[in-house]
Amino acid sequence: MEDSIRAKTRDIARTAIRAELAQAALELFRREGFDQVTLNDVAAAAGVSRSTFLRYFGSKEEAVLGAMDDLGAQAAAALRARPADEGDWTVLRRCLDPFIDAYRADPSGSLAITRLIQESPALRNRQLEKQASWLPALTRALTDRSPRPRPLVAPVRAAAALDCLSIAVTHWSASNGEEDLAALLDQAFSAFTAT
Amino acid sequence: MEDSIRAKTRDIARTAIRAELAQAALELFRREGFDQVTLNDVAAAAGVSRSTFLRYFGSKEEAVLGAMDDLGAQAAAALRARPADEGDWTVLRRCLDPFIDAYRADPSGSLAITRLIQESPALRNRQLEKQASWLPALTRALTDRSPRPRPLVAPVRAAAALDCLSIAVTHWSASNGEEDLAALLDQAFSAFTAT
DNA sequence: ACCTAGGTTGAAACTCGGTGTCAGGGTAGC
DNA sequence: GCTACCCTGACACCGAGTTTCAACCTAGGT
Repeated sequence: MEDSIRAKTRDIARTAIRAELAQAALELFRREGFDQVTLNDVAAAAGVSRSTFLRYFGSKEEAVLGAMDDLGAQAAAALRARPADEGDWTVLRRCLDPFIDAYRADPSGSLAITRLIQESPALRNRQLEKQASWLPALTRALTDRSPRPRPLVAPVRAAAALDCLSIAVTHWSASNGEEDLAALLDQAFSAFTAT
Repeated sequence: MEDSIRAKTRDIARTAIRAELAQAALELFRREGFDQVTLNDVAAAAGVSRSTFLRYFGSKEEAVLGAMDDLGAQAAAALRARPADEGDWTVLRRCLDPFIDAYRADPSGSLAITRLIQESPALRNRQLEKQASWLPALTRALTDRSPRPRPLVAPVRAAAALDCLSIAVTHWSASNGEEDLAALLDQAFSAFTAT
């Protein structure tokens, strides 16, 4: 707070480097496969040492999934921003719009990353872990909307919403990105609202 | 099939050893914490070499989670055994009964294992992975019941059902096993059937 | 009783991901 | 120019998991 000028310029530089490293890592992963590439390989390709790479991304997987951290927080914020009279499913569906936007902003890049994730068990698992880590915040945000919440309902619905996202994305990727992700997500949510 | 006598006695011996190793591993994990125990430790405690331990369980986590593999298959089988006129949510709820039974068969042991899993990130993630691996079979079984299934609905509902299980178990463990797991699971499912 | 084949075991070497430490170097503020 | 800070790379280290190999046991056939 006090020394904000220096701190901020540092942060800007850091995120720029992060993006550059992630870019180099992604290219290598897509070319040779995530599991085939070692930390040494990716560090060398990015022009830094293994230590430095691991300082920017705590793990190999984080170079691929790091961009999603922000989206989880965005979703929770979006959830809290919804009008108070909306039903849970509507709120949950809408709070996933940041994801839709992110995929729409770069469809081919998103498709490549999605494929990468689906093809590597390690990445798939980290993805699961990451989504699970979003649940507490979503659950809290959802609970705070309800005057007298029933205990297990909010966490279950939040988890189910994220399942919809995963499954919609999976099908979207299976269609080579040709189907509309928002429509798929709506279809997925219809599992709860229709018979 | 043809040389079944030898093969079967071998299998019986193997599963017996597996159970013994798992028992020893569990005790050690509970005493010292999963992450603190190395493969060498657990192998020594079980009286075998590290190689042998890893031959019985492909990973450290599998010594804790191995018993659940069976339950996933049981759930899919139970799902297929339900009458054709039951609704999806009823079918899914009922196909989780094998889990309830397993927890009821040994509440204190189940509680200890559940705590172990919740306290170790590595175990939590493997658990997520395992549950995700059950989804295809459940989805197929559910799809096969429907004459004209809508594409994304079955996988979403199957995933949501497993979420109910996880969340119910979490709350059950938070109550020190005092609340009734079946009732908690019903409550969780009510997130889909009630408003 | 010998011998052979299958299967199990433990030892050891190896790869790789991830952590921690440390010394050197660049840079901004004094 | 000096100092304090931070970034970097080198290195050592640990633990998980894979692979290879030699020793061994055991059952079956001769």
